[in-house]
Parts: sequence; structure tokens; C-alpha cells
Amino acid sequence: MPTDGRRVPAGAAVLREDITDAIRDAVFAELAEVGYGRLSIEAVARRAGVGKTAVYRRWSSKLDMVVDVVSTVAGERMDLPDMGSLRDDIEMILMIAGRALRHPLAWKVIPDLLAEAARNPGIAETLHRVLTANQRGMGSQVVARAVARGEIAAEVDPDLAIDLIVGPLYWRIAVSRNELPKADIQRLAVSAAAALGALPRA
Amino acid sequence: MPTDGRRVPAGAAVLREDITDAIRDAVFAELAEVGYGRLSIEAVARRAGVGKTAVYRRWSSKLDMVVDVVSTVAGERMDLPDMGSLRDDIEMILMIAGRALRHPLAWKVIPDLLAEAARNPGIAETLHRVLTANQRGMGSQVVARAVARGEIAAEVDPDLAIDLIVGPLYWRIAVSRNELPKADIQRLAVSAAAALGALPRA
DNA sequence: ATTCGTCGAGACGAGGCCGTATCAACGCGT
DNA sequence: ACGCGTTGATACGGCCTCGTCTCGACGAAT
Repeated sequence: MPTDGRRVPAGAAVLREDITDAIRDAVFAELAEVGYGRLSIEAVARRAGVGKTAVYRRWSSKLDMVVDVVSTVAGERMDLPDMGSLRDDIEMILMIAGRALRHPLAWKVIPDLLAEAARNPGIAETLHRVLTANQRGMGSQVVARAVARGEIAAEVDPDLAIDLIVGPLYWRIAVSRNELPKADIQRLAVSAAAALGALPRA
Repeated sequence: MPTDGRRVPAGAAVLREDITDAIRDAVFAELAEVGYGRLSIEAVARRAGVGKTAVYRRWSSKLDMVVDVVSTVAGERMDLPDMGSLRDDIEMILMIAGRALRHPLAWKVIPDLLAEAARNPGIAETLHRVLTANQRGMGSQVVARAVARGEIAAEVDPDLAIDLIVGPLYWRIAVSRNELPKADIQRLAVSAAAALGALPRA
């Protein structure tokens, strides 16, 4: 935890923030290039142009490092503007998530970490925390609005809603790795809205 | 009485099939345990209880080996019985896919290979071939039946249909890693059917 | 009975990474 | 000016893997 503790004993010298940032960038680049499994501290230090010392002084292990770096970058909460209808709210989510998933680094890093989470509890916990924070929030927000508008039934489970909205998008981008033109995003939004509307009568 | 057209030079001795099988099993086990990135030929041979020689005599590289093993196991085509309605066809797909994704090995191996595909063209090609063969087939099959029944419009894109059907399932099982009771599968089927029905009026 | 390819085992040099330690240089607060 | 902690660099022994090679043993066809 290199967050500024502000406690300087006597003769100064603090972990330099610019170096911490350089290491963070290098971690992401390495993560995208070789994945968590093959990621090595030496390669991160090399890429960041720093000594291994600088890395080990900040984190005690590869897991520590990755978890901290991922948490830092993914900590940004997001507020969703009310677009006026369920369909448009969903389209907004799809555009935001789609842009994030298309990011050249995220596109490689996210599936890699999700796969690693299947065998690494530390990664799994971090990812779960980050994902649920940003998504479950969006889910309940959108569902609550749609219920208030009378567009869907009140019993709709926000988690299931997220599955129906984000699932097809993730599948398309990260699994099929196909193109995703704007027309398809709109079609996905219409479909997801219909899917949510059909929900409670299961 | 040679079973097939085996061409044995002079003094016999063929690659033993039981050993090939043992190696294949070991590859899957290692793939699940450490992932493609960390997988090593030595570990595979060790786990299979064979010498490195036996492995190198069959495949020239790690990529060769994994591609061949994956292709072998995933080559099974599948014919989908007609369940009488779009909703029930979809539920059938979800149950089959859900069972496959819940397999203790597949559950770890599939996301891992999908992540690796983002940086390894050989893996990507293999996976794409295997996935599209088994899924696009199902997609067009189900869509064609639903169109014939008059349940959905004829312009529905089978690929988009697959996104809408499998996406939420994969997201739930492989990404969120939540439970998936049968009631949820049925709800997903209802929703997916509604999503498909809403499609053409985009 | 002989022959020949596969079998397990392991040796080999090369190379990467681990985590720790040591080094002089630098900058900052005192 | 002084002390102190960080800095990059480098070295260390240990471990693992690579891909090739050699060895004796086995088995199946000749």
C-alpha cells in the first residue's frame, strides 16, 4: 500500500510517485502482452525502466502488485444519466461498456484476469469487488428507473438484468471477437429491453 | 490384419495410443491448473507419467500440442432436437451449454484459452473454428425453426441470436461465477426468446 | 532370433526468473 | 552540511524450463 502515509521519520525520502506510475503502466502493458501467468517482476521493472528494488519496495509479490494496480485503475465509480427510457438507458450502458472493452489494453487484460480468477482467489476477490461495485450499481439504477416508469415489473432481479444486458456484449467483443457496429449496439439494446420486459412472467 | 492402412517400414513399433491419451489428459489437467501461459511440456510429461521424448515425438511445440488436443476433444458436432417452440429450443441450448461450462475442467480451460486467443493467432484460429462450427450451426438451426413457426421475423441474424442466447449464460457462469439454478435458466430462456422476437424492429 | 522404433529416464548447456543483498549516486528535510 | 531513504544497477544461488541427446529395455513384426 504505497498510498501517502505522510509519516517521514527524520531525514526524508519518500517513494516517488512518478516511478510508481511508471511501474503501474508497465504492469498493464505486460499483462496485455503475456498475461498474468507469464508476467514476471523482472520484465515489469525492465519495461518501466526501474530496478527490481523499486518494485519489491512497493509490493511483496506479483499478486499484491497486480491486485493493487487493478484496484487503483478500476476504482472509478460511474453515474449513469437518465436517458428517459429503459431502451436508451441500456444503450448508454452498452456504449460505455463497449468502449471500455474495446480499449486496446482492457481488451486483452480483462479476459485474462477473468480466466486467472478461476484459479486464483486473490484475483477473483478483487475482480468481483470491482465488477460488482460498478455494474450492480448500474443494474439496480436502471431497473429502479424502469420500474418507476412502469416499463417492467418490480420483481425483476438487478443481477439478472445485468446478465441480460452485458452478457451479449461481452460475448460478442471478448469471445467471438467480432465487429460491433453501432447498429448492432442498438439492436442489442432493443433486445435487452424486451428481455427485461418478459422477465417476471417466467 | 492391420485395422487401417498403417504403413510400417520394417521392424514395427508405432506411437502407442494409450500414451497419446494419457498425454492428452495431462494437457487438460495442466491447462486447468496453471493455464496456457504457464503450461510447460516438462510438467505435462511428468503428470502423464511419460518421458519428454514421448511428447516431442508427437508434437513439435506447446502450441501444436494444445491446438491438436483441443481440436480433438471439441470436434464433436451436436444435433439439436426440435423442442416445439423457440423458448424450449433456447432452454435446451442453455442446458447443454450450461452443463458443458460447468464441467470442472472446461470451466477453467475455456476462459483461459479465450484469453490466450487475444494474443495468440494459432489459439484464436482453433477456437474460432471449433466455436463457430458447433454454435453457428445451432444458431441457424433454431432461428430457421422459429422463422418457420412464425415466431420471429425472417431477417433475424443467427449470429446475433447466438449472442443473445449464449452471452448471458457465459457471463453468468464464467465471468460472474455465480450459481445458476434451473429457475434462472428458464428465466434466461424466456428473456432470450423475447429478445429475439423484438429484434427486427430495431 | 533378429531388427528397429518406441518407451522411461535422465544428462546436458542455455536461459529466464526468483528474492535478496550490496553498491554508489541523488535529493530532500533537517 | 549532514543524514537518511530511495534510486538504478548488478551480482548471487537456486530453481525451473527449454530442446536435444543418449542409454538400456521392451515389444512387435520379420
